[in-house]
Amino acid sequence: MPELPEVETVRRGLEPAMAGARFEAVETRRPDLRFPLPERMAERLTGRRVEALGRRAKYLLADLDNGEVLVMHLGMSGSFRVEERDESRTPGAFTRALAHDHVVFAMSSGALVTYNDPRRFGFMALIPRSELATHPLMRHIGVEPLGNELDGAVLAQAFAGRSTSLKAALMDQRLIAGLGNIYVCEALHRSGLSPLRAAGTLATRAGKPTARATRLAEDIRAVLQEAVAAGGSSLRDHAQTNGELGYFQHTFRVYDREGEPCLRGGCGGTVRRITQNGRSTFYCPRCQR
DNA sequence: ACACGGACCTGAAGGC
DNA sequence: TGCCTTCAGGTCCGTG
Repeated sequence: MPELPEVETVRRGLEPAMAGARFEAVETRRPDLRFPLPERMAERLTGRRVEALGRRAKYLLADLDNGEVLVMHLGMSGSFRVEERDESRTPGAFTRALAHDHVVFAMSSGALVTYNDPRRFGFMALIPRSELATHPLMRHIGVEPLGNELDGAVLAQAFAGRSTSLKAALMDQRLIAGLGNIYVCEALHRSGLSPLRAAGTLATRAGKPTARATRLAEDIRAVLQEAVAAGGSSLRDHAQTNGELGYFQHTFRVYDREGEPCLRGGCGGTVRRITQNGRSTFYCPRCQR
């Protein structure tokens, strides 16, 4: 499920269940996801209080009252669901677990929070807060695209001197945090930029970011904000913690629309699918240059 | 620097 | 009905 809008949707769904609440019981139903779960994770979490639930790039960050952070990544197929606890459904006596339910948190808020991940590309880690910024997982993460930091100048700087494609540059988490295959395709279409164009062509000119870079920064922010407002995109999985589908997928202009007409007014082009860096790229060759 | 293939996993969908 | 291939929202690693 997870690009920035989906992860942010999950964060908002988990916040009332987890922020300010304690882990009363934790069940790990297998020892590993993509990586082994943290040593004695259940023990170490039990009794801890979540001070805040944050997000950085595609990582969920539960700040704990002992100075550690529970870092959670959803991989390709991870999801959380939040249910009301009842006596028959506490961890350790979880009689109605679904396939691929791997970790269960029983919170003092009365919520039962279950992590489900069929492909197990997700992972969890416990890291001291003081080491988070320099931890290998976080150290090289680029600018957050929501908020005010991302603008044409930042983009132009990030792209300077890069011969790699715009698609690859935008997918690179070291430059901009949280974009993935869908939203890169969508942002580039909004900006009328070819995913094949060299990133360096948007770099600073004469000390100022190009108009294209400024436009792209605005379109990235817009598409992400709209997607968050829609509760993310739901393709094969549920994005939201209450089981409801996000609906931004109905707004895709190019993603997964190979062979269909370009939705830019007056363009008349046809959406193409190509492969870049091993991933499908959808774009309109007519209006994206 | 960068492209590419492969790795990690499961499941859905399509072709035959 | 099956069996096979391909593809999927992510990231990491090795090899050119």
